[in-house]
Amino acid sequence: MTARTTDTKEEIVRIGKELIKLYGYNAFSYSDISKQLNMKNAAVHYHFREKEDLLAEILTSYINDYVLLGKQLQASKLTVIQKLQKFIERYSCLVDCNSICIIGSVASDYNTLPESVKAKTAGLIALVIGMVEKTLQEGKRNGEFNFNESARTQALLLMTNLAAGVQLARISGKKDYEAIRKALIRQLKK
Amino acid sequence: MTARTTDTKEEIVRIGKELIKLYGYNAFSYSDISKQLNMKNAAVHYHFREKEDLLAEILTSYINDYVLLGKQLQASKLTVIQKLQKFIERYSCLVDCNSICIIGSVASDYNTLPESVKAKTAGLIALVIGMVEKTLQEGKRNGEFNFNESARTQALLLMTNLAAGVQLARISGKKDYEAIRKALIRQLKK
DNA sequence: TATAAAACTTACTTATTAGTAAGTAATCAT
DNA sequence: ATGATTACTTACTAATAAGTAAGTTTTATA
Repeated sequence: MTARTTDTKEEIVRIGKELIKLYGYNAFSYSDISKQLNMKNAAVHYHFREKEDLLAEILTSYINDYVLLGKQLQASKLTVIQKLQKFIERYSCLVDCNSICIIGSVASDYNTLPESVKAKTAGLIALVIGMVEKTLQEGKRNGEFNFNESARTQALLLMTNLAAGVQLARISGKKDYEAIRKALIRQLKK
Repeated sequence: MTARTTDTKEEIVRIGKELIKLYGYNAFSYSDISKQLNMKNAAVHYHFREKEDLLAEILTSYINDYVLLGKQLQASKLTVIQKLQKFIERYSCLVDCNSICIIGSVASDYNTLPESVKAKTAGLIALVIGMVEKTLQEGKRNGEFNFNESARTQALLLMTNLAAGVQLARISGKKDYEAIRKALIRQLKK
């Protein structure tokens, strides 16, 4: 594999990841990607024959990202609260670049996604919720967190606050997102 | 205004409201609507010249729906908890028909919406959050609810739980949504 | 009942999109 | 050096979408 090929293919995925968070799967085109790379439409089709192939790769890339993040946090000496904050930080970045999270993006477009990727979509979401659940569980065990719901339910509450929080922030501003973020941390510590 | 016209125009809005919650604004077409009415494409354009005109009407219709709901709840003799449950009930219905809420739909598509409707979108969301906020405030005053955040923040938490809850439910099933719904009520009562 | 307005249909244009087939230029392996 | 592979471009096709103009039917009204 030549260096150039690898770069282009990776660039396509990188741009695709940006566009799906900015506009959603149905609202970006191969042309949007190829223009950013000063290439033609067909160049993108060379690397990913159908758009759903690109979507599958985007999802795989996010899965790898989150697996990596999980390992990094596990290997770190951060407190559980700090680990959770690292996770939440990602959502704060999304707000700053006018984007929503991949989970909210594919969830809100779910009924129009190609069948071939629906299982992978579910896998990504299960992975992320599972990560949060384990983090909350760990925090409860060592006394950093205090909550009454099951860790699973508490993870769902947190994830939905964040996912819809960044969606709302695009419309009503970052203040609302910040209020949500701060309340989340406060409530877990109590 | 003839009876027939009114019916068709109302039907277009009704179907548009269904489609925007099922697929999102960019993923339904005038053709989808006209087929359901056994009419031609152009018939929809007769009633709403551009698609953004229809979107504006859809948003107006939702605003009216929520204003009406607010009045009905205010006029009722329900407890505040029951009023809130009436509101939450709407989200449970969405899950059952595989849809997401209008707020999540337009928020996740916000960057691709026509400029002409963005203000109205923000207005709808402000209206709904404001309604929830006032309901929570009322419940706190009369002792039905107990929470530490501001009513505004608590309303944001509740709304994001619901909005993203129905999005997740399409993928991971109704169980997760139900866990969220029950936890919401529990936490407010504590 | 004539007429005007309302509610359409027919038939079209323009734009965009996903996707493909064939060709070219560069690079790699033998 | 040569042949094969890689990474594209050129130049399409087919489908779908938004939107329009002109004509037709239906309905209401004077």
